[in-house]
Amino acid sequence: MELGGGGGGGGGGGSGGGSATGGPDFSEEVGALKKGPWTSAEDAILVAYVTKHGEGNWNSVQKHSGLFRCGKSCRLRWANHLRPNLKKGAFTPEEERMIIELHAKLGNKWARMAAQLPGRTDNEIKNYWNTRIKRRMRAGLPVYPPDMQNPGNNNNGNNSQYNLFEHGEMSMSSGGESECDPGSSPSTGDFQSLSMHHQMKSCNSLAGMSDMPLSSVVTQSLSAGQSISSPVRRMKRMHRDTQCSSMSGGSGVGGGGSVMFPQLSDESSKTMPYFKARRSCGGSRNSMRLAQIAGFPYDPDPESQLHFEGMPNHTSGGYLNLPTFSCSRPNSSLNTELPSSQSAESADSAGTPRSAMTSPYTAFSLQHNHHLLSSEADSFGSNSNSLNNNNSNNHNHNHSNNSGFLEALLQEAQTLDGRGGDQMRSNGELSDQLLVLTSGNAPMDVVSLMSPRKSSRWGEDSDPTTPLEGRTYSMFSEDTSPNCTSNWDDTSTLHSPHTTISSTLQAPQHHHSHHLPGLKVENNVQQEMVVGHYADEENLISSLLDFARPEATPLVTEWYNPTEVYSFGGQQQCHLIPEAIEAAFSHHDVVAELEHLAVGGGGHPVANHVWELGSCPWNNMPGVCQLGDLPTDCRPLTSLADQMNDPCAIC
DNA sequence: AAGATTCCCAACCGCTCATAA
DNA sequence: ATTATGAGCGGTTGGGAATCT
Repeated sequence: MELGGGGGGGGGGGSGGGSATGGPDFSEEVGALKKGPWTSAEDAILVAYVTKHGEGNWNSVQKHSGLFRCGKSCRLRWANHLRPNLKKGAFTPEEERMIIELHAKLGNKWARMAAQLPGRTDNEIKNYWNTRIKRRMRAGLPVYPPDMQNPGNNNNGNNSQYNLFEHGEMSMSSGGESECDPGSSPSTGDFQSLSMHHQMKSCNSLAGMSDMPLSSVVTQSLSAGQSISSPVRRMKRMHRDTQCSSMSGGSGVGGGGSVMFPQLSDESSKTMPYFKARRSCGGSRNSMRLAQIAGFPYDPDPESQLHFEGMPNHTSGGYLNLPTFSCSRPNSSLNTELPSSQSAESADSAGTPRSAMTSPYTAFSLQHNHHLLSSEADSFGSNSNSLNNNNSNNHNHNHSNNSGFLEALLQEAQTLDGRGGDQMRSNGELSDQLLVLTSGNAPMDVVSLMSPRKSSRWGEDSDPTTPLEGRTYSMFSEDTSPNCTSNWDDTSTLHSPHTTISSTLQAPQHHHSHHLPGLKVENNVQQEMVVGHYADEENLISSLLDFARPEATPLVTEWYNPTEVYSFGGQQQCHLIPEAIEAAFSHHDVVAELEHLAVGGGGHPVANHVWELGSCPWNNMPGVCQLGDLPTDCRPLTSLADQMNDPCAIC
């Protein structure tokens, strides 16, 4: 709340682009424009110039005033510091309140918000908001105060809660109604806090990002084309801000201002500093809800939804694909091997972009699907098999350096897959959990976790010069859209394999197709969370092991319980959503579950668990999952839509 | 007291949009 | 219709000050 007023900052402040303060500035020597903090002399010149000529035509300022500043810089300086009637100092409580309200209404429209706050600048408001968010998230508090989160306060459908979600902020309103279960669902605020808690905790074991909350991770994407910008600095910042911050990640040089996650159709929150999500492909409002619940903005772009037109019922089933913790090691060679139809840019016939599967990283998965219709399960299974058969090419390409540990995991997965898969199928259910471990080879840039990239489409912004070309390291994605994936690269001093761990919880939902007649796929949300990078195989393994550390994250044991319902579009079952999400957010839970299954699954309802063994993308897979080796029950990783259309989608 | 961490904010970057040429 | 330019926006970065350990 307190806008720092006193706090540090102030003063000279940094300079963006880097060249400014500190070292010698050769800009003037070479005729370039000066950067960095403005001096009082420069201010005086600018003020004099603007006083005389008025605002506007900023480029001429540099030409005629003698300032070695670009017009942009002049305008910014004037607007933020020199223009009259600027209000300085901390925001008043009224202003704070107004900012919150405006943000609930407008999202990150700082300029528009500033227009409502005389004397305040967009930059000021933006900084205030980001600071506030960071602080509140860290404290586990909802972003919006409770009295603003009551949907009842706003019956126009644009209530704070809604906007909160829609803005992709992590905060969930406390006490707000759940869309799916207005009566019984726990307060989203509770969930938020809980989720935040777990997010933070769940990051504890991540190498190099010890305290990075999911909120940070989630936001980040790594665009293939991003360039590396001051890794050291980023590392520093990462260490500095990992705790919770960095909802905005460094875009780095190439990315600048990247908005990788979508633009909400709503005016609000085109870009979210914390939870940005790529355009969702998903389905109905419930998808959005889920995304929102999970802290992502949702773009009800009809186009996206159309992707599912004509999809078989089973593809939809109203799955809820909850966070996917993907452990990936990008394999630079893989991408080129994908058939064109499976290229990063492509989507399947249903328009479902490939996330985990097209991404070369998917390795194996543990799926957790409850309440899947038998027909769905059948289709799913058969499809999986076909996919298996078609998957070998890519698969074979990727199992050269697998570690024994991974191999063991995979073998175990196969074993479990064989057991649980049949059972599950017979039960008319599919996998309960999906843990996707993907692997590839990419340089590592833990710091860039903080850097969302403006890659609106799968494969977009690919930079052939980067090792990450065409790859998406999914952190979160809605549905299976590649658009929904997040990337992060490795620009740290280490050039190492990049590893993420993903798990997808798929939960059925009630069909809510009334929003889109003919829409077969609804409520399909898949989110992936990048958990970490690992410099090498050993680190990967140790990281995996870290997940099991008791101190890492409290274990949520019931999140996969088939007796509990994760139905998000339906009536009463959705009360478990927060738990499910929370659990899904917890890597530890997933790992614990893995371990549990590995040792026989005693004590847990593992009957519906199906271990997914994916071979295609995993760069370092042993022969476990080679062509013909895949168990018949081997399931595709991502959405059914993907699985149906991507011959290589299986793993 | 010193180092580490966090807070804060000025300034930059890249992008988009509007308008003019 | 296309291109160039200006203006503005939102996200990101960097560094000093404050705070913590």
